[in-house]
Amino acid sequence: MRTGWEDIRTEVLRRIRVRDWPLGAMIPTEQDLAAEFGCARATVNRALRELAQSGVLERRRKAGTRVAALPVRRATLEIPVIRQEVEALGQTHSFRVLDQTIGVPPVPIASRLGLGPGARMIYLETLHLANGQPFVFEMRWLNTAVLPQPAPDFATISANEWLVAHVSYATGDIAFSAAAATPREAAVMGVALGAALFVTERCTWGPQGAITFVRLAHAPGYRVQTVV
Amino acid sequence: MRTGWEDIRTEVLRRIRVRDWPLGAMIPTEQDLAAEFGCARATVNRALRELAQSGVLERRRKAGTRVAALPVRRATLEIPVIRQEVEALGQTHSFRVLDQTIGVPPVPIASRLGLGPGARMIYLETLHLANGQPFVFEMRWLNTAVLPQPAPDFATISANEWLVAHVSYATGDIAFSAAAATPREAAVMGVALGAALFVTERCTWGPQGAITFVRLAHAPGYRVQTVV
DNA sequence: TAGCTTATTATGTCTGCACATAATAAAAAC
DNA sequence: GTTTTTATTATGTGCAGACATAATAAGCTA
Repeated sequence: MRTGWEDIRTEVLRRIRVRDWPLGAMIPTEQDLAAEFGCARATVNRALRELAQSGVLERRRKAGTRVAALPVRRATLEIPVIRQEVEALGQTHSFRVLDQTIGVPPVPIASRLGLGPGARMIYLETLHLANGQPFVFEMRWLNTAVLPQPAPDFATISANEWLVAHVSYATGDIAFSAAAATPREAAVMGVALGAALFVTERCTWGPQGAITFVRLAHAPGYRVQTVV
Repeated sequence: MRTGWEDIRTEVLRRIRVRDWPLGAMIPTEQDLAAEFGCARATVNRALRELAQSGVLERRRKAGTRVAALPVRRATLEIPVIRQEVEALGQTHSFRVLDQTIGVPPVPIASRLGLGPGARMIYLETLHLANGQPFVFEMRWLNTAVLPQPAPDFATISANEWLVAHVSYATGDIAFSAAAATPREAAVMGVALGAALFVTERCTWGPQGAITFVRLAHAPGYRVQTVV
């Protein structure tokens, strides 16, 4: 049985856990470890690189490698398309477009997307249902300037999926928070005014600039969980 | 200027964005790409491996590499220690232990940690303050069976940090949700009853079993954001 | 002593080659 | 025609060597 990079990763992790190598301490160089494990430096490198990426180690050229002093945990979340999310629960997904207009977005949203204050965008309000029950209330601003033409009928295909299929692979950031249900949200989703809703906000940029801002207000009981 | 693996990753991503390589389509083999870019196969491999890890590509031996059909976005969050989080905002962190007892945890918590119904645990209630204002209300159950002895005075050092420094590097899962403030939370944090709070729940396991369950109720306005 | 320049060194990355592994396609056996 | 066996092939991982890069330490100068 050879020692692969995963074995080395495991062994390094073990030594850290057992405090063979305490928090904040330097660990041997790649060369030394390679000699100890009887493998190439590249193999050790692969193992240590992965550990650094997950926040367990801190590496700097010439300075060497040390065990992270205050290990910042890194968690990975999966953000699926809403339809998939509903269907994964064994329920049926449907949606209704409640509003579709063209107008100027609120300043905070425009500035977050890096757009001027006069930019005109499509505003879209969609209610997603799971087995007919309100699941997510979606408020979306779309940048007409960068959308592929022709734009579809959003009553037929969810903006969510159309974007994934036609704009695709853009960068973006996601933020999670909690908010009290506004009167509109309460009415649309059938919850009490002020109910605690889980809110997801996403900004998406493509090669040509900001594409969309979306705010999702999830029905009570919604949870986001890390992948194990 | 040489072509490094990051250049290749960028170029591959570009081709996917531009739909040179459509969603779900196969892309050339590592060998072909290496020939095209004029580099070693290992370099291409490094680039494609990273893209597969972030969910953009799907790879299978012999079958080849394809662009993910339903791009499940993967986002990475950083979960720092609370003190770090407060100090990163330029504020001063302090905390008060409100309760410390020994008892049997509620069944849902015990079962989530994989413990029997009779397990005795330390229960700890801590209020974290930022510049003297309530920041997080922490409810924590600690498994006495696996804690390193001696346990410290949790009024002096936050359980959060002591665990990181003394138990360290365990696996765990994290869940986010929104909840209405309970009477106790409302009183402790000085918010209205039923206010929308952002809730983080974490289970942590070590080599010898479940270590701790913690529920953090964050003050209104709290956001979790992905690292860009 | 302070400030600048010059080794030194650990990690970062690349190359070219090799073999392992898993999944598919083709061939053979029934 | 169906099942089993045997290539074939793309990715996964390994090795040894090389050079690049960045940060530190040592040495030198003013």
